[in-house]
Amino acid sequence: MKKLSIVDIANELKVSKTTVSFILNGRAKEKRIGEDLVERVTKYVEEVGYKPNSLAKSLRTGKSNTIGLMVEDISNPFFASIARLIEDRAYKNGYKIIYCSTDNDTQKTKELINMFRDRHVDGYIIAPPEGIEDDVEQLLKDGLPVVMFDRHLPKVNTDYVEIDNLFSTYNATRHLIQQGYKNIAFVTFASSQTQMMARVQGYKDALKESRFTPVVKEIVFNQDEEMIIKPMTAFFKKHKDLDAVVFGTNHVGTCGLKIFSTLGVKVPDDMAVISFDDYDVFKLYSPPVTAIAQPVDEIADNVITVLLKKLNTKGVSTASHSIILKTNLQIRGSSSGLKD
Amino acid sequence: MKKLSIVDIANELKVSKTTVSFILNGRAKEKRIGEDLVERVTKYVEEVGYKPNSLAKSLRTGKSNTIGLMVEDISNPFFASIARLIEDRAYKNGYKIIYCSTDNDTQKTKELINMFRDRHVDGYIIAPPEGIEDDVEQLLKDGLPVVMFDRHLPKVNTDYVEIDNLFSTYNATRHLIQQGYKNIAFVTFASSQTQMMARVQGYKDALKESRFTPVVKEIVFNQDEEMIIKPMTAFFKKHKDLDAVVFGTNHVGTCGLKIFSTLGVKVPDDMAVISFDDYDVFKLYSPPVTAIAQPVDEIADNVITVLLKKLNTKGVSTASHSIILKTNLQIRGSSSGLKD
DNA sequence: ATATAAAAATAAATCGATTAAGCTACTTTG
DNA sequence: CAAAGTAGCTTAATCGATTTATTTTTATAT
Repeated sequence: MKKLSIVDIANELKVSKTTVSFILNGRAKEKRIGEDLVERVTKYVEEVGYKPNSLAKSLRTGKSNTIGLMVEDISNPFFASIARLIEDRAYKNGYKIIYCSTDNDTQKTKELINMFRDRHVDGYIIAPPEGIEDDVEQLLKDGLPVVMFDRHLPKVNTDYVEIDNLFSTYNATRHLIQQGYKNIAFVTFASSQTQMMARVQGYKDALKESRFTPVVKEIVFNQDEEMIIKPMTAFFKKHKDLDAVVFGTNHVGTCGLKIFSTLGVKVPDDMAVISFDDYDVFKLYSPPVTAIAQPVDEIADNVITVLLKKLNTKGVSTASHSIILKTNLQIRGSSSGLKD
Repeated sequence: MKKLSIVDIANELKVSKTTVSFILNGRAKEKRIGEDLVERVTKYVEEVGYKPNSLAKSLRTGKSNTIGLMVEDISNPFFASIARLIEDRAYKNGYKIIYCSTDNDTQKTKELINMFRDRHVDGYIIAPPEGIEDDVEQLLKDGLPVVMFDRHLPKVNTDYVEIDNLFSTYNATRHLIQQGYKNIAFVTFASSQTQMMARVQGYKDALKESRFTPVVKEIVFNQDEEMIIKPMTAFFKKHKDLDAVVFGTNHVGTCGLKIFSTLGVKVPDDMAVISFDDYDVFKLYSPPVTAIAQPVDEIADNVITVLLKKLNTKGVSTASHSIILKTNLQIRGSSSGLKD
């Protein structure tokens, strides 16, 4: 018993496939097809469990009911959570997700965009690396909806959902200063993406306000964690005077904790720590680590809402919107209890 | 400038699209097409950056160059890592991944399988919930390659990649016993999937061997973590005599640590802990928590290798293979240094 | 009774590829 | 020199849907 096609249905019912197609696409009324026929076709289709071949459908209509999701790295808890939430809402709205990890690699991302185009995805959700401005511009020019998140491309006028990065680190750093810390470093991955620039700036602003000198260490990202640990270890060994550090991402923060553990640096007694992105590692550390929690649900929610809206108002180019969400500084004391 | 089709190429070069197609598919020699023409076409295609429409291609050939990946929950670090590794190797081999989270929900999984079929994915990678035996059977009957991992369906004869679950918990439990612990519980999510049954059994075997009585607590899974914490807290409050616990998954282990933190139970002084699945939370806990590390890379590697092999030997039904990998008990002492 | 409009259904083109089968012109061969 | 072979392309069918244009049937008005 091979797969049924619309022709099989039409033949079996002695009607034309056109009729079947109209009925199946809810255009029966519009095309004034007799109620009894509609009934008969609907029933039979239900009975034999016929499903239209979506490839053929996509080929003809140009719509694939698929959304392309490009994150930095799907194995990063932050992106994994967002992907999960987006996935759920996409499926509920009849869309499937094709995802991929860009690794912040411009060339790879360009190829992936081409791959997505090739597969005729209806919409794009991208946490963009730099250097893909032209490609995104082209997508927009071709009328394809694009929503960015976590960061955006300043030169490209498109919708994006972000958090208030600058205020987040500013606020976190001020928190440390108010607690009496005086030698506060900012450690993060080397990146000139918008979110990271803002995070560094927020830190610097806070220090400037109190007339401290900023100490920023940028680590070059590497798949191999050893290559992150090494330079960071060297940095901390060199700057013995530090009494606090703000980490720019969960990953770099986690590496930092590993290093402190190895070096026997006590957190927060020897070194106060605040990391961007909150997750179990920080919550369970003892004592738990203060973290800048991103509103993951809200981010995912906004991203998919904006995209779905664009998908449904095809052609009508609504002015692009940028949504900036607030983060939540999860202050965790030196008590061993979980505050969260 | 809209997208070029093969007809555009053919017209422009004044050849038939058949010729272009043959050349593009590397069948020029076979179809004895003149070298100069091949040259001319290749060059022009390169020049204008023509890419065949993959939907049309898939419709005609029946191949979509897509692999469907169904995990329990993409936001779980274990599955996220595996997904990431599989993704990488799939892309390298010209395959794209469509993924989804099953939530171990039978009905949802059935629908997702249908969705995948509908999209003509070439191969399936599934961490299967129970109850989808018939659906998988049908896939196999229709000649579609399926590889399972993390667990398998005993009634279905298909390839799968797993770890030695029984020995893993047996070994971990014995380790605790040898350390002198006498009241060891096993806490996990309620599940009758193969991997979980084996994990429980391994624990029981070890206890039986030493004539201890097993204490197994099965928590009903819930999206809302509160609903996991609550019954588990009740369990630990009730069993004050426990001095050690083996957790069946990373998620349940993490919840356990949160509870101990709340209750002020010191790990491992008041309660020794070993959890299945290793990740940063366990490594960074102080003192770090002993964990049963799954060979994530190997699992992903084997899964994709087996699947690619099946995809390349289409039709030739090779006997199905089961691959059982070894886990690694990461023993972490009470020293504060990272052993890992 | 006939022209006209409305209702109901269909034929055929199309989306963009692949591929079996066929055609033409030239070269071999007996 | 005619028959057979082969090199080099092309024609047309096909995959499975959607959709435009068209036809057939029935109802209504004149």
